[in-house]
Amino acid sequence: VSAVAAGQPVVALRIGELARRVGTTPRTIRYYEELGLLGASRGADAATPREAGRHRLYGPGDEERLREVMRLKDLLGVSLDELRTLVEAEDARALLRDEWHHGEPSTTRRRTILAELTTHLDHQLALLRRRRDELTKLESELVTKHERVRELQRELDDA
Amino acid sequence: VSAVAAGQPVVALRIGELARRVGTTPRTIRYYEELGLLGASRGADAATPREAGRHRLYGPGDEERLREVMRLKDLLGVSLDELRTLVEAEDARALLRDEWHHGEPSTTRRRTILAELTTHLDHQLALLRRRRDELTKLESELVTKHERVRELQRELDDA
DNA sequence: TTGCTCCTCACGTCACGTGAGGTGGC
DNA sequence: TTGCTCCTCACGTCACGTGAGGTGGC
Repeated sequence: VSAVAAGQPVVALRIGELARRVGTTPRTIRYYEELGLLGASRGADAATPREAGRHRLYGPGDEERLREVMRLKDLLGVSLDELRTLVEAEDARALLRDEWHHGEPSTTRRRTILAELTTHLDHQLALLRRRRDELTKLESELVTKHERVRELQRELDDA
Repeated sequence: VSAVAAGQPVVALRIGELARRVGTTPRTIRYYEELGLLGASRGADAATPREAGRHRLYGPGDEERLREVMRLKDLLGVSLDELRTLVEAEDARALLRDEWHHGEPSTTRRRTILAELTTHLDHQLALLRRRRDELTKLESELVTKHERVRELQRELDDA
């Protein structure tokens, strides 16, 4: 298994630079890693796991993963424990995608894979839509108030 | 000042019942009160502040306030300190409304009040819209994925 | 009076923030 | 070699959760 095959840190970021790019802190990244929310970080070799005490290195895939985790946490407002459930489902989805493309699944197996993907996506969408509806409702309340103020301003201008 | 004029606990809720109705816990309500996010709770008299150690009582206004605070915290994902800033602005807005309706503000003063209301509402709306846009973007990404899965399902059905 | 809920400490937990003291090198 | 960033403890903080022990009464 070469470093290229393992693939990750072709452009390698250190933890401070990664944190700056995604808008968080090294402490948070280390904490998420400790909880297993991100894959284990790589070491200097880039193909083998990091030895304790050595610098962590991150590739584009790690950055994308971290952004996704932070976005879900921020937008859905879930605990890190719930977040782990979500990203585990994401990982399962990625495995299914992999089997679809690189395996030779039977037609029956293909149907099963698609059904599972659909279930997962429906679940995520339901969570998102509920939140979006709540936000939209609050927003329309504010817009109504805003319009009332505008109306009063016009009345003053007319007098 | 009669209990009716002070107005609050006409239908008086105790903390457990209030918590159940709005979907939180007594501990959280006490904590918010301690931070000054809610007005000080009333006592048995309902017109005078609660004496230490006595039961808290809450009226419909308290319930509405608590719901609003929880909604802002949940949807905007802000800290309780930022939340305090937001609700203080809300309170200032309520005072301006009161002056508008029950005072005798001059036309110049009326214009100033409206301008301040507009500034506040614009600020809230900007926060909300950014969040809603992020949610909508994530949602459309999921919808795209969902459609791709549907497409693959149709291909399987046709074969 | 008996339960049930309430009260006030006060310690525990989650998700990090913030140094202390030391090592490493994209 | 000198800085700068990184490392690992480890304690602090925010926003509550969770008993302990006791009092109150929509």
